[in-house]
Amino acid sequence: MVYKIGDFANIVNISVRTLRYYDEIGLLKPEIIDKYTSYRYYTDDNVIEAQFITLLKKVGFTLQEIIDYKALLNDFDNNDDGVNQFLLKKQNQISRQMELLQEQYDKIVILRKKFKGKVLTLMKEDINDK
Amino acid sequence: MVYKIGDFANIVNISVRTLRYYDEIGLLKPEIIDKYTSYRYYTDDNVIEAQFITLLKKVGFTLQEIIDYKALLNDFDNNDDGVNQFLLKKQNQISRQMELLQEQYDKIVILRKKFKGKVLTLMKEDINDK
DNA sequence: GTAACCTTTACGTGGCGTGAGGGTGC
DNA sequence: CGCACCCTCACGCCACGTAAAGGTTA
Repeated sequence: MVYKIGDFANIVNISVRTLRYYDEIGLLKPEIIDKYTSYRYYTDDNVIEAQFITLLKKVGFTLQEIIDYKALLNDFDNNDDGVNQFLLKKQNQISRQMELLQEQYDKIVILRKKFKGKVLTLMKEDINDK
Repeated sequence: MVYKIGDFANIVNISVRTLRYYDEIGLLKPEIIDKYTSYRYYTDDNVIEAQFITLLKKVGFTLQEIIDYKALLNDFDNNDDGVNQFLLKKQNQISRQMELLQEQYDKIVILRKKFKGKVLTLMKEDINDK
């Protein structure tokens, strides 16, 4: 089966605009492009690709990282170490982000506690806390 | 004391480019602007303002939210409820972000566990997990 | 005069959304 | 023929970084 971009968009639950963007950056290219009309036609293999991309996005990868990831898979033909390191690196990045968010959360809780109706006083106190 | 933008940048630890941007969007306007040369001159009051902005940024507010926050302070002249709700709303947003990050973390840990050298098999399994 | 500042203008980042203006499939 | 679809620009968002080309200060 081949699908026009609108149908494909519904199947993989990715907007048409996003699919065109993925084509543009080389992340997900339709298997067939009509030379004369420039219409994009997607296949069932493209469906698998799209769903894998969606999975990696949910895990927190950027589009560029997904492109790199795919290159990694092709270059070494199932290079276990490489792939594992790739995932581990992202895991560590997420850990760091969680720490930062926790810091923000703690700070805002403190701010709310200190806040007892003295906004201006509060401002000056907290500024010096750095 | 008045400071030229470069000196002010060092004092408040905000880049010159960022200060010009803050001026542009109306977040932090230098108290004096030379009509002929367009040079920006900052005061000690601006230092306090800048440090308060830095504080709110660390807590996770966007620049637009900080602008809104300042308007809130002016409009109601220390409106306790408004300010508290503002902080609480951001606190809830951060909670939600933490949940999302935790989900990402869990997913990537599972991915790494499942990964035992069968990349392609793994791909197909996980796609169906949604 | 010259070094070290300052100015505006404008393009780049990521991941698309949202039109505008026009061709294509059925 | 009509209507829903498709196409390529191209600007907008956010929070600035990074030049470019030129004026100002000490």
